[in-house]
Amino acid sequence: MQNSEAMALSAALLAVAGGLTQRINEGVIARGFDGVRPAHGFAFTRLAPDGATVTDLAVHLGMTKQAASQLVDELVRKGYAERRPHPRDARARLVVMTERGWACTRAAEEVAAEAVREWTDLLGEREVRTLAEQLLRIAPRGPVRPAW
Amino acid sequence: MQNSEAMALSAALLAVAGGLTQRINEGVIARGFDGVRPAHGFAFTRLAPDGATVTDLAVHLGMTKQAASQLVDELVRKGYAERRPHPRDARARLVVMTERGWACTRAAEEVAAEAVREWTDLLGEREVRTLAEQLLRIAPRGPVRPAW
DNA sequence: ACCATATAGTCAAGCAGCTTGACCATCACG
DNA sequence: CGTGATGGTCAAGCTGCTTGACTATATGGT
Repeated sequence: MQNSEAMALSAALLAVAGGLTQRINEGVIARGFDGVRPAHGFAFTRLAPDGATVTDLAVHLGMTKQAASQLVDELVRKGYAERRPHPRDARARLVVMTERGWACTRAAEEVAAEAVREWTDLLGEREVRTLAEQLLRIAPRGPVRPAW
Repeated sequence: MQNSEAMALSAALLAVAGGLTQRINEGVIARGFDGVRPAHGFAFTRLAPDGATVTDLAVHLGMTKQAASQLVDELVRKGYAERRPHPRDARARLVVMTERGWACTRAAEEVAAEAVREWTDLLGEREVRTLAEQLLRIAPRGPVRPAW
């Protein structure tokens, strides 16, 4: 395969990913969850289902724990999460989602499902399913810097 | 298709895209092009092959023209691009890539091709080709905010 | 030919989100 | 039980973006 084909694939991949990110973010905001950024969604995926510490979040999001702590401040201030004492470590705090946080993630799921449905219209359900399988197989393991 | 499947697909897509972005950036830096950011790569794709104005770049990158102008300042300072007078509009300036800029894009192509080759090892060439075709078909048209 | 408006670009100031550095409280282990 | 490691926060600074204001040139109606 030629370099130019690799670039076309890469460009398409990044365009689809960027468009999806943008669309989910806008859709969630349109459903009344204002002030959310894509990074919050990535945080939610780590917070669910059992909560996480600030350090966990920092690793997951590929940022310093100070930045993660500031992000949690923001989530708490906006009512999406809260800090609870950690059951087994008095130094740590367990960050958990509030009901509003859960509602926000459900909204994000709905918007994502809507986008995927359009892809199904274009490609067919079978193709979308294989697309998902292939992406899962080539997805890097471990914490990936979300980069948005 | 259920919402959870849509989220799995979305997460995989974003993980692959984030990993690819990170990898290309690191690979390009490792080849001696220091100080480049992913946004520069997106700028390069618009600059090639005939150059572009600052306003073109701003639309392409989904940012204000002031930000695009600052980005061009940076590219010029680092030797990747230069400003030339626009042939048909005395207000505008044509931003074109230098030889170093071209070398940098070739390096990015090599790194991307390397990543795609690994996907081919995992999925097979035929599957990667259909993956590319499917992504091209669902890629949003027009300027997409790169989001990194 | 002229003027009104639109467009290309820059300068300047401000801000959001991240970083680095320093620090305290608590844990884990010799 | 003390010593280094770990979880978290505070404070300051930086980078890349934004908004606002401005100049120079182009465009189009009269």
